[in-house]
Order: sequence, then C-alpha cells, then structure tokens
Amino acid sequence: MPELPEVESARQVVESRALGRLIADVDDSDTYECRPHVPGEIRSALVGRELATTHRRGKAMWCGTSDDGPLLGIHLGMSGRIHVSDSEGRGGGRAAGKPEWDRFTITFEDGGSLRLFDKRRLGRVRLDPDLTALGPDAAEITGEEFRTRIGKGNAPLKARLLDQGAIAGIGNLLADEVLWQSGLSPQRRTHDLASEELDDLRGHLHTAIRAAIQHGGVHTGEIIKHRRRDEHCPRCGAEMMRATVGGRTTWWCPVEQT
DNA sequence: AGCATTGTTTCACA
DNA sequence: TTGTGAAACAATGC
Repeated sequence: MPELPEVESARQVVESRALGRLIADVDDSDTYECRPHVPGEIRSALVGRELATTHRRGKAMWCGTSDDGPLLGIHLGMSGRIHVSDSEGRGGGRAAGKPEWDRFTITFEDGGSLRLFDKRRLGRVRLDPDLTALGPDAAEITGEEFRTRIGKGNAPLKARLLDQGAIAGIGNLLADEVLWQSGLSPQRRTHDLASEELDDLRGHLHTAIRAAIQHGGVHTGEIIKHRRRDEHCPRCGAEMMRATVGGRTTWWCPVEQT
C-alpha cells in the first residue's frame, strides 16, 4: 500500500502514540530489512532512549531520538505497515496479522510496542538514513519547483512523476490517479507540457494526496478500481488502456488523457 | 504453473 | 547526459 499518503498516516500514528515512551528492547534480527546493520546494532543505539520527533519526506519517514541519539529511518517498501500498541497491548493491528510478518519491533518499557509489519519484506530500517537523493516532498512542492523539475527533459510524464529524485512520494497508483484526474497521458513528453498543464497537474496531485490521506490510502482513488481488463473510464465510458510506462504497469483513458 | 504486485537499487545500453 | 529496460530483492495472491 505505501505511497506518500500511507506513509504520512503511519507517521501520524507514531507521532501521536509512540513518542516519549522508554525503549526497553529492540528486535532488529531481520537481516534483510535491517541490512547494512549487524544484528544488535540498531538495538544498542535505541535501548534506553525514546522516540522524540517524527519526520517524513516522500515515502521515507524517520524519527529523532532522545539524548542526541541517532535518527531511526523507516521505509515501508511495497507492503509495510506500522503497528503501535499501548501498555495493555491494545491497538496496533494485532488482529490483522501473522506475528512472523513483524520484521522489526521496538518494545517499550510500559509493555507496548512499535512494529514494522511487512508481508512482502521489502521495507527497510536504518540508522541515520541517507535522504540526499530525494527530491522535494510531493505534498509540499511549490509551483515553481514543480514546473522546473517535472517540465524538463524528454521522459514520459509518468516516468518523471515516479522519479523520487525529481519529486518524492508518488508511486504507481497515485501517478495513474493524478494523470487521470488531470486528463494527461502518461506517455506525454515532459518538455511538451505547458505551464498551465503543469500547474493543473500539481493541483490535482495535492488534491489526490489530501483525499487519499483522508480516505485511508491511494487505493481509494477514483480510477484505481478501473485499472483492470474490460474496465471503462468512469467519466466517458471508453475502455481503459494498459501499457508499461516508466517500468510500471499503467492504466489510462485513451480518450480523455492526451 | 505462471504471472502480477502500491518500492528501490543497480547495471547494461542507446 | 538522459533515459530505458531488465533484473534482483522477498513473498504472497490469483
């Protein structure tokens, strides 16, 4: 699920429910999700501290820790979710899942926990994560930045939207959604876009992000359920078209999106 | 059995 | 330089 809206929701959960709780133990033994680190390294850095602040840029989130501790970076990958439980063990999606899909766990001294629950196991946990390759956050980017970064070069528009170095936070579903909302073909060349089209696209992007956060994720977008064979554009009724653009399966309305 | 998947990284190549 | 496509990563679901 995780694109920018899901990550923002996860950040808000951490912000409201996990800060200020003393860390008693950490399970960082998943050598894939916690790789470059050796088992125990993240644990040593966190035990005795508290999560103090939360941050997000694009799909990357991270926490500051107390006593000048390291930053704790968390990436949800393709299927990661954050579960936070209270001292009674309540909340945190306990019912949702197989415990073996908890890939990283912080246990608080009060008995609750923060877990990275990740079925597909492509998430990541890092100390002091490197964020230098990320472009400006898709929810915060200014009109001028957007026009400059998106409207340059000869890439297909969708490929550019998915480029986390150009703009951070847009994934495959959100890209299809905002392109449909904007009436723009994913195959349009970026240098071919007029300023008005870029401004319009950015407007739809911000609207779609807000809506997705409010409604529970990018899968609630209007076009998402129509990304299937034999489905039709909910506005004009044309049959949806499918192709690979920017390396990802892409669905769009060939009549309205030009 | 085979293919697809909301993400990232790397690499060969044009 | 820019951009593309494929593969690898891991694991599940249809």
